Amino acid sequence: MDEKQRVATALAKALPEMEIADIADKIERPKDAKNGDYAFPTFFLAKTLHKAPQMIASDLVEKVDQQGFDKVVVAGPYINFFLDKAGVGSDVLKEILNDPEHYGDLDLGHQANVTIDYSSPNIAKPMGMGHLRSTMIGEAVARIMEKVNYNLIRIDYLGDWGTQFGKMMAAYKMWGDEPDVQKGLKEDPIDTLVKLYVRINTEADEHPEYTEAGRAWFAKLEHGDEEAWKLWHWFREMSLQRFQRVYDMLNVHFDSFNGEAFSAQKMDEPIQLLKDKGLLKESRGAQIVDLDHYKLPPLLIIKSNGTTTYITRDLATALFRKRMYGHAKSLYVVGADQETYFRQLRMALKEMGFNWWDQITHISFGLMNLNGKKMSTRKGNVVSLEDVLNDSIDLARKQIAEKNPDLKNADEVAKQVGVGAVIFHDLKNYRRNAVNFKLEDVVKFEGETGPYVQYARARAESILRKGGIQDFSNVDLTKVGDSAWDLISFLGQYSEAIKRAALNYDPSVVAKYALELAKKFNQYYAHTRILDEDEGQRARLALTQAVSNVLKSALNLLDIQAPDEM
RNA sequence: GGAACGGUAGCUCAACUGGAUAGAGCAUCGGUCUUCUAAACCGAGGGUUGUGGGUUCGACCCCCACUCGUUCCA
Repeated sequence: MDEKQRVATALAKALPEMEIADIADKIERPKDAKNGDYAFPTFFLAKTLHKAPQMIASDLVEKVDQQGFDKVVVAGPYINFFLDKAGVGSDVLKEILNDPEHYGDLDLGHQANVTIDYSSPNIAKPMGMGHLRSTMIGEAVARIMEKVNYNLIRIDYLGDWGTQFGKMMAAYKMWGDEPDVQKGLKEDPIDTLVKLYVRINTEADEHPEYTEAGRAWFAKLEHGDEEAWKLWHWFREMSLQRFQRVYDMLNVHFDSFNGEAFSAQKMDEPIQLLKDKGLLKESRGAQIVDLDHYKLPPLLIIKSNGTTTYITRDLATALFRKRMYGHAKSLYVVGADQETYFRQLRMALKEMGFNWWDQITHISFGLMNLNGKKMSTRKGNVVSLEDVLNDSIDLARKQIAEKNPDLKNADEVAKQVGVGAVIFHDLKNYRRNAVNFKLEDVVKFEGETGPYVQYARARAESILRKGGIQDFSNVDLTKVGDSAWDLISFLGQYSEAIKRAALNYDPSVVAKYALELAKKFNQYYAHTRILDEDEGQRARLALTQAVSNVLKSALNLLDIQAPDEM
């Protein structure tokens, strides 16, 4: 950023009629390093100056202040700027080494509150691979937002309310005493409850009274019946314990688990508001909010049978969060199938007169398929998230046994690498792309993967252990040599990547940055002997330390651990 | 029927705001471990960016039409 300003300032002297900000706007970063570090295209001046861009470029370069650059040259219609490698390079390294934790920090948020709603599984069901997306995209976005100085409130909006729990209670009351059910509840309560739920649903075809019993139990729950509440509470606690196991593996922690049940108690307010504003319309016996003028389908608030829908709960949730947290942004990390719905929700809030409707952002992501089909608990084509994580950890353990058998904390590292591979695989692509689940892809450790990044850093750390210098404050950092420039220049672009990731709520920007940095380091490593005992050694070690720091920071933004050895 | 999102190498994906020869990984073929961890590095082949038009000095990117895929719409 600073460097770009420098280029713009240098150009400003040759272009007195242009605003410096407009000049900066035109400056770009060449893809090919041979075209310098920054470039200024002159096409847009051709019309006003009535000259060919090539001519403009060569005229302009004469007037550009070349002070502080390695060189400034004309390349056809472009002016290419080559930065002072030694000077800029040592500045970048110094900045990283001075405060590795905060390198790349930006202040976009000024500590404003941001709520982020993610993961949000349904209770009494196991977490499937499908939940990984919301959970990891949410966590990574939260970390990126913190990095640009927002204050994050992490909310796991549990699906803990609905008629299905009435059915589950009915099933439990009917069959809970059976010996194998008793046994199952001890060994794997969630799994057993799901089985009971499936059983009551299938048998309900022949026994309509089962459906009636489910409805009755849900009604009891709604009216605060003690036994129903106890059962509900028990389902919820067991589920949370089970979820926590996965969240611990993934290193994800929430500030609130207020879910649908919590919001279900607050539905009077939004309904009253909709009535007061005259937004409720009768249509086919139901109460709707008409959104035709937004080219959106109507929002169904009260069904023809008189019951409310999850929409009312979501409105109540939005009101509650605004009041409770005074957020500047309210983020929802939810699948792409809900896109229309979130548009409706935003417009409904707008209609209700809340000027903060546009603080709500749906961070949409492509759904995960299995063999081209939607994953669904009901249809039985789910892959257990915990199983995949454990598979990946086992594989990592085997690799370690093979490649680094003397590693001391092999178990811990296997966890970091195995889980890291799964997380990275989920985050490396643009979030809106749909993903087809393939275990062999998820647990791959070679090429563009999490372990690739971790490995690059582990190698760096290995060198640092051998190099034995901890304090680089007195090292002449200009001595790294020009061959390190590609790497250093890229280190300098970290905060640009973070900014783009934050503005687009897109962790894949950080993942790609980490991959690219790891790759550049691996290339450097393969061609330069860092520990050679010459005058540049200490500077090269400083560079190695800086790379390790930034890799660790980037991995941390993605919620991936960075082992020192692997 | 209406709407949203997508279509780039055999496969999975990049390409920042429209910019220089559309790039990676996997897979395939070939090379590199007595020297800082080969989970790595180097090289080769592989493309009418779904199709047709348009805007522009310049289009994977913007506009129009069509087409295929996914998803949403009591």
